[in-house]
Amino acid sequence: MDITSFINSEVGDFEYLIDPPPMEALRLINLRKTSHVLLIYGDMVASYEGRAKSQLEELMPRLVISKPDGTFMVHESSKREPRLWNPPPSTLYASINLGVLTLRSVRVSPREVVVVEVPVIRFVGAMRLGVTLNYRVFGTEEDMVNAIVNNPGIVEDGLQVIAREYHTIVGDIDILGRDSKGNLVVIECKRSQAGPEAVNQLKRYVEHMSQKEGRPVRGILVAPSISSAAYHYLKLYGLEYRRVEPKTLV
Amino acid sequence: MDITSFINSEVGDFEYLIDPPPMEALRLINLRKTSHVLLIYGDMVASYEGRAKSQLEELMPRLVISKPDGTFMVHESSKREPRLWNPPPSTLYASINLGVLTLRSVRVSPREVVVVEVPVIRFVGAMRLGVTLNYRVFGTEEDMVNAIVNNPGIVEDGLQVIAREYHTIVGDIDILGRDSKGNLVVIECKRSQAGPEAVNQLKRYVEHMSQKEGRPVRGILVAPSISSAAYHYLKLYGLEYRRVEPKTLV
DNA sequence: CACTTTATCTCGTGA
DNA sequence: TCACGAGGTAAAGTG
Repeated sequence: MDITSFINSEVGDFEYLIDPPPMEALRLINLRKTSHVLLIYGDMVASYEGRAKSQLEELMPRLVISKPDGTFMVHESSKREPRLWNPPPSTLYASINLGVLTLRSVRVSPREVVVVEVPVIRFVGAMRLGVTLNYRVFGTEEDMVNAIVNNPGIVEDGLQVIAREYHTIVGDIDILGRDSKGNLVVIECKRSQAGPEAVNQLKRYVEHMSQKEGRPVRGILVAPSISSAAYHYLKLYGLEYRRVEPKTLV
Repeated sequence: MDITSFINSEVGDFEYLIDPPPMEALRLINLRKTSHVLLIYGDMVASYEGRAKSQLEELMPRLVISKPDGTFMVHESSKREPRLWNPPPSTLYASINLGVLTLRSVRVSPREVVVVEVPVIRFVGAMRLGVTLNYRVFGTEEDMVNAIVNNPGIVEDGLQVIAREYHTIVGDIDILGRDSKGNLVVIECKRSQAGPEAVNQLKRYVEHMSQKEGRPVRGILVAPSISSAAYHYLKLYGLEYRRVEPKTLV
């Protein structure tokens, strides 16, 4: 049987089916699932079981997106996040059960399974997409750390950087330095507003380092802003805050 | 001009265009952007500027998904995450510049803009999707807390629960209890493996409560597993770990 | 492989 | 509205 007989487009980068019978949908899905991004639109129910468990019991129009790397998502009408999903690498198994197109996405570790049943198939599309190489985001925390390492004066005059990503048992310190008076300084950077969690992180590093050194160690939280509760908490433990906008550094 | 003249399907839940001229794509997009999920497939370049900044300069096939709540995503061939996006609520503005379909997604606060130019439009689809109400995930941290409140023996014989979500200046304590010897006990639950951050969180609560009480307070970390470094750190501060699988509780 | 952290995190909740 | 923390977080980087 020639697949072109029922696929309403040229075989290649883009093929699609409108209101296809389940068998035709299945054929296109199995033909392209490892090379193309698949879109499946129709009325469906779905379930997930793995690290947690949930169900979409009500039959309604949803959109399935399957990528060749195993990404599998069930999208609804709102939210950036899919309602159900499996992250890559997962494997898609499509079949027809009692006349109903059934999609099973299986992730091995941890074991997670998403099952979608599509009694009404409105549209199936298979399209080849690209991947951007050497992708780069500007204004990350790493950019902040780099800027400070290159120019420690941003934080404080006379500051010398000893190490970055300094590993300890309690976690990794963004920047370890020494001030003009010879005190060890722990610096924690945040690219957006700092909260109690960030203060706690800094406190943990400072406690650890001062115990190790046997003498007081300064801690400086570097961020564009800080919540008032976090600021209170910071001051309570004798830590310091230095305001830095990540975007002014790039 | 009648839109049905160039839309290859009935007006309603699903409309689509194959290799449309930019003007026709624009018409469908503007007609349905506030009510339908839009899919736009073609060769495109894109850029993002807001909290950070990035660009997709290379022209290649990508997939745009726009939802009526303002969600806007640019997907590529791999990964669960979109390469570029704006979360809801954002607003989509479509136009034609020098014959090229241009999509601008604008978020107001914080100000963020995603711009996509689509010189080659292969497919535009507009589909109505549903939203699951009363959606529920089983096996969350909240479920663990509930199970322990209902049956404190899971953690320790003789444990009595005093409060849940006990509010303090340093954060909310999952469960506050008292052991059979009358000691105050702070319990922190994690639904997945506990790391240094979880230990630190517990330590913070215990320190706070013992200061407030004026006498020692026990701290128990409840999780399905704990990293070895975190376990060391936990023991160092006299805290305790109790293994509990979240799935055995539901 | 396990572990750790960042993220344009997103999302819900509660003050 | 803002702050805070959970998430089936995902994804990247390191030992």
